[in-house]
Amino acid sequence: MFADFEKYIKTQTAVLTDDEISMIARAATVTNVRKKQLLLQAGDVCRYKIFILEGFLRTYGVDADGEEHVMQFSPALTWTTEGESYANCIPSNYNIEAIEDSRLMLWTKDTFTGLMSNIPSLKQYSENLVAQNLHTSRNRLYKAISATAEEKYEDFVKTYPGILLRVPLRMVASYLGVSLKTLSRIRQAQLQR
Amino acid sequence: MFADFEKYIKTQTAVLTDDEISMIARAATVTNVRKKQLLLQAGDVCRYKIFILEGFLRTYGVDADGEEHVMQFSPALTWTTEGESYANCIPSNYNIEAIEDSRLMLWTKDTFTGLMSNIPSLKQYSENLVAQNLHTSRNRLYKAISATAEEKYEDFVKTYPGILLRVPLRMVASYLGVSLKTLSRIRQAQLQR
DNA sequence: GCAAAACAGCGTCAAATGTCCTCTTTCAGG
DNA sequence: CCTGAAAGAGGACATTTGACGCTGTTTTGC
Repeated sequence: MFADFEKYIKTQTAVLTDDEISMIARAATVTNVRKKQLLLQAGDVCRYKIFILEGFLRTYGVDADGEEHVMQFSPALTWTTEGESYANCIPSNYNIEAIEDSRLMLWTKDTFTGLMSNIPSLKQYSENLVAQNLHTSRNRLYKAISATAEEKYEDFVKTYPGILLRVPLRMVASYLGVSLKTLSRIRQAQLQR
Repeated sequence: MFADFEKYIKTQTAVLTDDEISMIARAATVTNVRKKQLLLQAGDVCRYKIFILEGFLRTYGVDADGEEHVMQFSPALTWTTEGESYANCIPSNYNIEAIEDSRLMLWTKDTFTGLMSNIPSLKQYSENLVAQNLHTSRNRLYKAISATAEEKYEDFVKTYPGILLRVPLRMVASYLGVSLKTLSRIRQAQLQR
């Protein structure tokens, strides 16, 4: 049932034993969600750490004009949560939504904290994930303030070649911080070459 | 000598005892740097965690056109480092420069790691800093992809009221990801009101 | 199946932003 | 006291981007 999870975790870290990974997996709740279903609604407190077994999620905010802005795409075999809300038990600014039918593993904060205190290696792995998230976020921020729309698009295509084919272009535009019009102009221009 | 450091840390965390804080402080090297002096040059490995006792630093990248892009301002009584380079001992993409004469505390990675293994509370505090950095970075990223230039400027003024008076506007523009011209238009328009 | 919604390309126009330039002021170094 | 560099305002012009409306196609829900 958790074979994918266990296999994936082993590729990510050498510090966890098979038994530990199995214990972590057994503590999770598995749920299936349908496309368009919300896993976290802005204003609510994020109660879970999520691991995606199958499917595809997105994290996005909605501004005062009702515009959506995609913060993150979360494909299968990745972790996600809304860290600020989860860590501090405060209302989230972001929504998490399934953009494909998905199968997820969920851990409540209590459960996950308990696991970490019993399994020091999990704590270490978890810290590594936070640190990596920070580096990813900073590098994306750097692109956001320094690159042209076209450079951001090319960077996206290079970094996440698979995503482009699975999500609507308007979400890609939103992720890049440009209008759909701009994105389609860029794509048009690249076709001409 | 470290009175400011010790006092500040006590306001930040309750988990460290006076003795522990003092031990951390004594493990640091204090250096004075002059305005415009580089603490880290892109391409080098970042060897230190830095705490700023007095002065002001900035972290910035330089793109292929030679343009500078400010990732971060670091005023007195804050921590800074280039986390990706520091953690993985890889060449840094960013420079860290003093923009005022500054007095700094430095810890090498060996020293700091040693402190953390002797003082579990320091590890905890340090993890909190990483997590907070991540939230700050994500929130800034959200602004970068969702807000207009004027909203970003107003947000900056509200969030860091002190910085505006101490750094050249071109660095603020660079931090916001807009040209100096755009920033000066925004400021001009606001004066008219 | 069928109607409605979502998606994405395109044209037009207006607004936002950038580049290049000049001019003035300030300030640090000799 | 002089001088050159840095800072920043602002004009002129070009480019980029966005908003809006329209269209045809695909997908979705019933």
